[in-house]
Amino acid sequence: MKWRDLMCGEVGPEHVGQRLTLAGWVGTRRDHGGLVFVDLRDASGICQLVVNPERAPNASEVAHQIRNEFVLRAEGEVVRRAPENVNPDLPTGQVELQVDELAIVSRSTPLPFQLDEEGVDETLRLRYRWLDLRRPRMQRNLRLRARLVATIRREMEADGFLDIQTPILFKPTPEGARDFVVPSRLQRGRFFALPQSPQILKQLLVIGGFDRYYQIAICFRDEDLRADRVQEITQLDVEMAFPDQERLFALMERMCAAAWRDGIGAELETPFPRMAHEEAQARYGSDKPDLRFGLEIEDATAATRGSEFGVFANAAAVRFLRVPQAFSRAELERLEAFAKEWGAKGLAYLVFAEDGEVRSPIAKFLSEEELSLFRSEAGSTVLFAADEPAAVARVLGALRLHLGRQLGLVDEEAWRFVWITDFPMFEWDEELERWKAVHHPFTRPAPGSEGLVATDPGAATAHAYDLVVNGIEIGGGSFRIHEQELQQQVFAALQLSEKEQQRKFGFLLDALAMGAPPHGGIAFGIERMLMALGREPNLRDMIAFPKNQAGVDPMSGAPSEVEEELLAELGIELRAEPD
RNA sequence: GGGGGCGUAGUUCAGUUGGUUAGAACGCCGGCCUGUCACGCCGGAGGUCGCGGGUUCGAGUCCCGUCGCUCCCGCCA
Repeated sequence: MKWRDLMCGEVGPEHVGQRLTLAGWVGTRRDHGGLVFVDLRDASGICQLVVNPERAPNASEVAHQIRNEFVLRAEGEVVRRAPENVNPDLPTGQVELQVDELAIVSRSTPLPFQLDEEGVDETLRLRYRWLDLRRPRMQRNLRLRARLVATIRREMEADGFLDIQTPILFKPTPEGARDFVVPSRLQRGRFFALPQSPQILKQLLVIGGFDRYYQIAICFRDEDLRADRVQEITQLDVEMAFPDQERLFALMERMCAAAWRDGIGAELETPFPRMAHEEAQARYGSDKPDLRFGLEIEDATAATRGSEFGVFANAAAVRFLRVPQAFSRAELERLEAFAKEWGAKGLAYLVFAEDGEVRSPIAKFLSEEELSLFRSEAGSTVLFAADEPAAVARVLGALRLHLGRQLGLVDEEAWRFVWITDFPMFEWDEELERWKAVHHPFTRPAPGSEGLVATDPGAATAHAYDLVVNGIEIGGGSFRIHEQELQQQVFAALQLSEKEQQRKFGFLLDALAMGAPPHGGIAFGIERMLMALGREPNLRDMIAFPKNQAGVDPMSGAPSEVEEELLAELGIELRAEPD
């Protein structure tokens, strides 16, 4: 039996007079007692069925029984609608199918939620994901996803990159995020880890002579979740031998331009601008600045060295935001509470009221020189942060984003890409009291910074870069270390003993000693790209079957307990959790 | 690990100062309806107010605890 001749959304005036069979879901039914109208829906769209009891008494009998989300097969004649019955909101609204035969192919119980309802609880959507997936939004998102991956593959292949798969069961890498661990039955008491990224493996592929590698790789990180973070992500992983940064950036810009064109029909301007990490921190208080609006951070550290206001005079950094709004007392209190959540001790301010008056608890401490620096037009507020530079950046960066959104300064139509470059190699981990790699331990120091790794790690710059769009970090990469000795120096700076180096990364060090070419690459988060492309705030909506924030799949119930026999084979014994 | 928000019908929500029988819309069930497209009209069913404890003559409402979801901080080389 033929299920259908055409997709529902494809039926048009050119089919008038033809006999067609359509199949799909009942979107809505409008049962007039005599006439019954059905919006028949499939992946392509909607076509209206009309069942007339005079024309098709049997079909009419069936039509009265149908309910939402039943699957139907309808046979009939495509007819042009009378002018007054045309539905201009429906692409197929000029025609309809006059039904002669109607069959219920599959029934549906009443649904746990309506498909056209907004704001449905996410747990419910995830539990009945097969229904949620029928909604236009998820249809759009997953089609966008498929298109993005297709574009990426096409572009990478065109550039001569080779798709090579790397293992899902690999060695635990305790340097990074928490590993998902898989027990080995054959090697009792030992464990695999799911890869956090194919980082080392892709380096070994290039060392192995595949000088242009890419992969759409699934990566696992057992860390707490967020709206933009899940435990299993997909990334475009890229690595090349004898890398040239200009060449790599250009390739990735072309790939992004193609993805935005194919995905949403947007034309991107290339090349993308670049900004050093330090500048991004200073001007935007972030390493992933949202450039869709101004509201840049300004510096007053030098100007306030001798200030009578002690907080300014003694702070390592004094910076401020000039906000185009004269805030009320209550608003300022809310902003101060916000700033404190981000670690500010307080929030000094100068309000330049509409009437020209200056309202500020600190104005009386400020000299004429200071005031003239801060003076802004009537109807604005200057907000200050004074602290260590990193803390100032964090507070003002958060305030900037908050105010940018609140005051509607963000250009919602814009695509503002920016490469962030010149990251530091290391940052000091207060808790562990040692240096940590900002990017990862295989990142190459920038030319001129090689010597600092051993002598002054905090001053070393990395040959690393991120790609940011509209404040979303969609990609990041680096040039890698290809010399065994330099790699050992970096490990040493991270306080890995030679023994640990050998145990954890001995195979990489061996490889670096056997003709490793210079190499480097980049990785893009597919879901992050999709969030940006689809302007979706929640990464889970870009995934077909995501887990919730607790790491549980509400549909299947995973993760689940396993049979005790299986655990015994693996040599695993469950113990009650200690209090 | 910490902080904010939420939890009332299948769903989305309302519920006053603690007060008598907890409401609406959509969905569902039944009836009527031949040009609707969020069809319309009439009628009906449907509730452990997340769970446990407390205060009170009386708790959806106040207090304590707990669970779940969500957003954020920590964490995420």
